[in-house]
Amino acid sequence: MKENLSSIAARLGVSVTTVSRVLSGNAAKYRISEDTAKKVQEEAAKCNYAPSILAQSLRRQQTKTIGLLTPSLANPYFAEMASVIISEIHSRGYTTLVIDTMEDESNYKNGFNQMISRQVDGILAVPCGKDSTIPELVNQDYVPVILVDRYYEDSSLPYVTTNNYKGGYDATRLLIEAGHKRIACIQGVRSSTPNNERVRGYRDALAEANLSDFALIAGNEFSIQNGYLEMKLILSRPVRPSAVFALSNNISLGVLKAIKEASLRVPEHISLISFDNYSYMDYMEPPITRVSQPVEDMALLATKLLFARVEGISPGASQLRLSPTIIRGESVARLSPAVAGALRTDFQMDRETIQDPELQDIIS
Amino acid sequence: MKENLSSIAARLGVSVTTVSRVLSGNAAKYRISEDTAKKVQEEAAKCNYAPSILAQSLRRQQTKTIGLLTPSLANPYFAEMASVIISEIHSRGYTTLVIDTMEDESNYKNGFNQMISRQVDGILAVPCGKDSTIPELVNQDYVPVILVDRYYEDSSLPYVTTNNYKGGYDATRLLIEAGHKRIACIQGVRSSTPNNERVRGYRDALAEANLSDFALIAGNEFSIQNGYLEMKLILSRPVRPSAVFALSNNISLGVLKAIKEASLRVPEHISLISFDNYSYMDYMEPPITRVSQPVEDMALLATKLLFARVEGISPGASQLRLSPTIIRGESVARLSPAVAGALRTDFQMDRETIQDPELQDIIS
DNA sequence: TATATTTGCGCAATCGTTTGTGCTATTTTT
DNA sequence: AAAAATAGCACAAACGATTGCGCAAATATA
Repeated sequence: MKENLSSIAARLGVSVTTVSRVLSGNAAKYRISEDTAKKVQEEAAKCNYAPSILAQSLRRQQTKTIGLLTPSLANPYFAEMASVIISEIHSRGYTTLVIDTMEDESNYKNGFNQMISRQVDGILAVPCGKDSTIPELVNQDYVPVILVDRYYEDSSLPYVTTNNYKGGYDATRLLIEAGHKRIACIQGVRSSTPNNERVRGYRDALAEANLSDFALIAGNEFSIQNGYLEMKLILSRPVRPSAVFALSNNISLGVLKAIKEASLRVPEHISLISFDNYSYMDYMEPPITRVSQPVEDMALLATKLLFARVEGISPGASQLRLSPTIIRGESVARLSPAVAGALRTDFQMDRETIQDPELQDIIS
Repeated sequence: MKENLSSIAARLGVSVTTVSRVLSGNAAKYRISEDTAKKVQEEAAKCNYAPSILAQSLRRQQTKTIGLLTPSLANPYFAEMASVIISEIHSRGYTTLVIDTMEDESNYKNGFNQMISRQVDGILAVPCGKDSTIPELVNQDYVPVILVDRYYEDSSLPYVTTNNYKGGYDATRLLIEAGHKRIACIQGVRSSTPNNERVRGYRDALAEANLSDFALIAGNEFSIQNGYLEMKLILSRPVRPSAVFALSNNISLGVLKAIKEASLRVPEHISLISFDNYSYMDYMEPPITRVSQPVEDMALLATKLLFARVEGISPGASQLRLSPTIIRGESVARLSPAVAGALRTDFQMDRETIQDPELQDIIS
């Protein structure tokens, strides 16, 4: 059924070596006669021969396979990223081994071992958790690793990410310039660098505008539920923020659900700006104003960096941040200065609202 | 750097065979003494040994790898499907090789060859195009193939799909029962079975209600653009339908865009029902009424069927259709009988509007 | 014609496992 | 104490490719 070099060789009365040399394009190099070469090629074509990549890989110590560790394909952000990465890898003649870590750190760590066992030639990974030892070990001792989207603070592993600080800062500025003074922020996983950078941008923008007294940072997951629950809590406060900065697409969905359940409307009663872009956001009511990450560019660049190392033209470690852009929807209300001023006085939100010990130092 | 059986064997002064037998759990079967076994295990653990799956695969003729051919990970419908499939495969100790065919038939066909070259143990595929020869050949001569979502009319290849006929029928019924009499349908790829089944359901529902005279079927792609352009055309007609049945999530987005650009509103001016479910649809204005396909169940079942064959407990070919459910949003207006009647008289859309020759016989 | 060179190809080792078979040393049986 | 049984392990072939080296025949050189 499955042809191999020796079946062809036997039929032609030549050696396996000869067949191999012809079919791998080394006929000239090894002085195989044109006659023989032609014979072999024709036979191979006729019987529809395809080499066993397994055997090739074992021999060449090179699998032509890249490993992709993604936190959740069900999230359109990562799905889009994966889509671009997979196509890009494919266009270079490699295939992709995908593991969905489901945002679980032990899945993530095991993922690396599995990739090593399968001897991928390189790994693209979106980290889960803050422990960089395994990826670093893999990168040093085995194959190149490039991080995408998230990265480790204290590590020299190369990564490609959005300039999340800028995203956080710009989004908050946009709200401030629209006259908002009580701006809440609902964040995602606190061990993730993008999250923390966004929060930092948020805080700096507030500080710059002397609005730090009203900083309110809640939440701990990039999920719909987290957005929903935290927004419920926020809405039950005596004094509400006039705007919310949701640090991911899913968080925004949860926020919207909570707002809707409270019979409030965006942006009339409360403004919303979200991180992450997704085509559906244009069709929502209202269309969501959002910080769009350059997903495609990130994916392309990460793949490029990886192949540079896989194929040996190794540049030093690169840690790249690409600028996000803001897509303006209609979810941010422009407050008249009068209203904004008025609102400000009755707002007494204070530091105690931040209960996470880990966050205290970020906020402090 | 990378440990292997012989490096361990050398260090311990035993044979590669012995190490292999211990580490693959066959110590007892081959009467390796407990002492030796323990020694080997400890050494393996200490040096962090992981077997080369490549070598194992070559020897065992089994790669513990499943191939997944998906048309577009950028589409949330397929992304969700892939997510479930990949997790399920992972939970069985296999990994997944993913190829995004980008809705291109030649990518799709090449995909099979690549999968064969890499000797996957089985293939899950969402077909592109109507030519079933390659998948059938692969299924017969190489490894089990299970189709998901789409399938081939004339083939006995096993598949798992939605009962698309029922989906098309139910959606149309819902519109009819809401009083609509001029119902347009914007379809996707005409070579795809789900599409044609949906259209058949639509037509049968219309026929049953004596509304076939108003059948209007347009479009040819499961894309936003197709939905947009076709809806533009429909809106430029002298007599507009009162409701549109969009045969996919992306088509609906295009339809909404066209409607918005015409300064019309859903459902006040025109009703919409869509195929495919996606969480964002609940947050749109209005929330979209839609036919939800049991994506997760389909993915689970397809994986289950595949493994039954991969692991030898081969049941005969199964061709399964799972029932869709309707999720009610607020995008369908209930027309009062008077209005519905009134509208009917001024509607003169006829058969000539259907220009695709291929479709003539479906429609006829 | 004898020697040197080139042409054309095959041998055999190798990548890292798995596994049927067989060999020796120990233990059990009679 | 001799024969039989068993325990404990190693040899070597195989999976399907790649590649350094070498050998014989054909051709070129002297």
